[in-house]
Amino acid sequence: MAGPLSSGGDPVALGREPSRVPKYYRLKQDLLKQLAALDPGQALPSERLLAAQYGTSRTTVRQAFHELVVEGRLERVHGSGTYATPPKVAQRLQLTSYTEDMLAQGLEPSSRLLEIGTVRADDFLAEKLAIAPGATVLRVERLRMANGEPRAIETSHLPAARFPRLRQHLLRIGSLYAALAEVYDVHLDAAEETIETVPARPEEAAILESDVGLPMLMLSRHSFDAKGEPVEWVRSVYRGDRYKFVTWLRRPGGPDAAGPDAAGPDSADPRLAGPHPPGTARR
Amino acid sequence: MAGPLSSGGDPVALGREPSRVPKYYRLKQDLLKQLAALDPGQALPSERLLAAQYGTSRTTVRQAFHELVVEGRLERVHGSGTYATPPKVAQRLQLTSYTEDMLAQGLEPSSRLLEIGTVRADDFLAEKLAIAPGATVLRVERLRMANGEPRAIETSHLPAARFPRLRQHLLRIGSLYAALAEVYDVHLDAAEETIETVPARPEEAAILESDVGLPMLMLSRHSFDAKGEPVEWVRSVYRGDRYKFVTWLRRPGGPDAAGPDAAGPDSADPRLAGPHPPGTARR
DNA sequence: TCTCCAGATTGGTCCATACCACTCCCGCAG
DNA sequence: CTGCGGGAGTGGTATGGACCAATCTGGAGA
Repeated sequence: MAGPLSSGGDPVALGREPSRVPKYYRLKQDLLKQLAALDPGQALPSERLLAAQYGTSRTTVRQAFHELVVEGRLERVHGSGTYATPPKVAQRLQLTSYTEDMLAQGLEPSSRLLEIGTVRADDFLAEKLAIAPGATVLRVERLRMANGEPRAIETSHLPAARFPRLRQHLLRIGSLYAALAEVYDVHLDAAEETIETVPARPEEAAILESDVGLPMLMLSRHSFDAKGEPVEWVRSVYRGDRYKFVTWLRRPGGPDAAGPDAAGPDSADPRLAGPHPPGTARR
Repeated sequence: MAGPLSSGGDPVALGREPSRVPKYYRLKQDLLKQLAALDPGQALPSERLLAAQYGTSRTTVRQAFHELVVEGRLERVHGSGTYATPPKVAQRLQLTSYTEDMLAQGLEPSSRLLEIGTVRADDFLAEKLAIAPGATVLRVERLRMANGEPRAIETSHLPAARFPRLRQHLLRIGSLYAALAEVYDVHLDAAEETIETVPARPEEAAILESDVGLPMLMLSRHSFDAKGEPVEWVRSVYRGDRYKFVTWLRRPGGPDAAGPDAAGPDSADPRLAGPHPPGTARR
């Protein structure tokens, strides 16, 4: 087939204007168009080949690729090639256990315990957990998966003094929230969540099968029980090129809940995992 | 050592191990330590000087700088230099008008109308606004500012047929939500918000005084009125290196609202607005 | 004293090259 | 048929150089 990207031959022009738009950006736009015709998993030409085709350097191609990776449109596999990717997956923000959460979305949840142990509270953790600096904190680091795919690295911190032997109970029960409820009769009531972008650290990149420096979505959760006492502080890292967060807002003085799943005016929206971001109007 | 960063002289070693950690990453860690001693606004040595000091290439220094910029620790100014930056600012997610929102945080809100006009609905917008593809949509693009600093680019889309002459009313009243309430008696009741990272487009970068390709936080809001009918679809872009989002979650079956401002167990958290607005943080 | 321009300095883009690490696949040996 | 090696190809890191564009500075000129 005269595939748009596989055609060898003459160098492709990128528009002659000595425009203020960098060459790598024009290349990116060009690739974006051709990418629309590819199915997820299909490979693009190699960096070297594209550089030759467009009469540019590999550096420039790599810069264009980089942005497309950040956008979640491309995936680069060391030693193998560069591939089109499926659209981002929506992750709901709700105060439930990971297991419930995934099941509610029809996914098969699983976890892998990466590390569990105690650390001493620094000033930040001490303030978040309402304990003294230097006090013992239980630290649980888990890899969260859905349908076998790594989804996030979740690191929970809880005050050790308040939850004696939590480590054992957690290992026995499996679910942290279940352990808190069953053993200590502590139920999470509210949480403050913070969302920001951070570049992937080397360990995170390795575990999440991403690359160092790529933008991640970091979600920090500060949870409280019914009495308003802090229970945990959690740091979760999601691949920014694969996931997006979704939450419901209600009018401040609103009549009542209308929870996330309840009567969402658009509840059966297939777009939660839907097509790529719409520009705004035309495409 | 004397001046951590300004000391000229011998090349600095970055640890000899032929470790698997890239050189630019070790350089970044090194810079991060020294950065801790700098106040926001203070300059770092030039790329060329650092390259010489560390016995590396400018490319490597730039790669380390890039990640620090993504992390919000550095700011690069073309022709001038590279500077330490203040911490990220928290932006609350709540279903109120921008003006109310900023005032509640003790900031002085302002807006600049970038563009206003109509477009035809593509499939995506048609579905979001529950209109036919091709129908007319009012598109309002505004630059949101706080204390004179650009904060976000907000692009709202509303069905033109449902809100006749909204353009004029908006220009007269100023606030979109106020216009909806006063003129059409439409009050936003709930919204679904989606948060993801996207690389900055050239126009966005220029307006937000950032750089092309840097990770932005994109917030899409799909708003509904009390009857559950869609009212608007909004796309907002924030600088990912400057802002983070904060929201409250309640237990699904929870007793009741306990709105964000209400009984926040930790309401006086100074981190919410970062150290910047000194005396402004009270309400 | 003030204004303006020219040069020095800084970051932004782009190139050509080199080598490494990883993957894939083909062919050979068992 | 299976297992394994090795080569070819791919992306990842790093170098050094060149030129452009924005900024800053200091001196000449008004």
